[in-house]
Amino acid sequence: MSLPIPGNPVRGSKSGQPIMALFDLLGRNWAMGIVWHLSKSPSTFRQLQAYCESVSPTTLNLRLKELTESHFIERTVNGYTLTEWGKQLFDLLEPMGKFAKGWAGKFK
Amino acid sequence: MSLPIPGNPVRGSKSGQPIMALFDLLGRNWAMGIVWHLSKSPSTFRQLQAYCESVSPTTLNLRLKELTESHFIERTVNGYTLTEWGKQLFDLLEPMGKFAKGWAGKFK
DNA sequence: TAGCACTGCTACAAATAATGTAGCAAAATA
DNA sequence: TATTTTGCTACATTATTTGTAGCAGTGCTA
Repeated sequence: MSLPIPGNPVRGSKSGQPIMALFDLLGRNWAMGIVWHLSKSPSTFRQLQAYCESVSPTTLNLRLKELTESHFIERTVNGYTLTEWGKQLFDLLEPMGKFAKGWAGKFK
Repeated sequence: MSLPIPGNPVRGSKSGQPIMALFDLLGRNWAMGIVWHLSKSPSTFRQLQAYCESVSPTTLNLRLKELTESHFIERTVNGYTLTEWGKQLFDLLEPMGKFAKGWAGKFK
C-alpha cells in the first residue's frame, strides 16, 4: 500500500484532495491509535507494540514509516514522538475522546 | 468483521475504551469519507458509490450498515443522512479539512 | 400495462492488507 | 564478555477490499 500523498491520486480520490489523503492515511489500521498514544509520551517500538495490543510488528513498522514520511511523527533518542504537525493533528483528534464517551452511552 | 461496540473488546483494545471503538469504526475503509460526504447532502447508495470512486458495493454496504448500527447515519426517503450523533461527529472531522490543506503544503 | 431505466443491493473470485509467530542483528546493560 | 532489550524482517495464515456481474423492486413513460 503506497503512501497517500495529497495532490496525488489516493485510495478513493483521483484528485488527491488533501482531506482524502489524510483520511486514507489515518484510516489505516492503528494509525490514529499510534498518534493518540504518542501524544501521551514518546514511545519505543516495543512500547507501542504493547499499547496496541494486537498489532503485528509488520503492520506497526509500516504505519510508523508512513506516519514518519507524512511528517506526523519522527524518531528521536527517546523513541518515536509527534512532530509539530503531529501535535496539531492530535489536537483535532483529542476532542473525539470526550465525544466517544458520550457516544458509548448509546450502547448501554 | 464485527461492529466495534464501545465497552466490548474491539480490534486492538480488550477494554473496549470508547475512543478505541470509535477509531476502529472510523478507521475502516471509507467510513470517514462517507460521513464527510453525507455532511454535504443526503445521498443515495449510488451517489455514495460515485463519490467514493473506488469503493466496492460490498464494502459500501457493509460500512453503511456499521454506521447505521453505530447511530451515526440513518436511511430516510432522501437517502442516507447523518443523525444528530453523525452531525456532531462531522463537527469534529470538519476542522481536518483545513488542517489537511496546510499539511498538503509539506509535499510540494 | 409492457417496456425501460434506475436503485439498492448480493455473489463471488481475485487482489490486497493485517495478524501471529519466529527469530535475528545491533545496542544497551550487567 | 554474557545477557537482555530493542527494532525490526520473514513468511505463512487469515481477514478485508476490490471488481465485476447481475438481480429484484420501484417508478416512469409510451
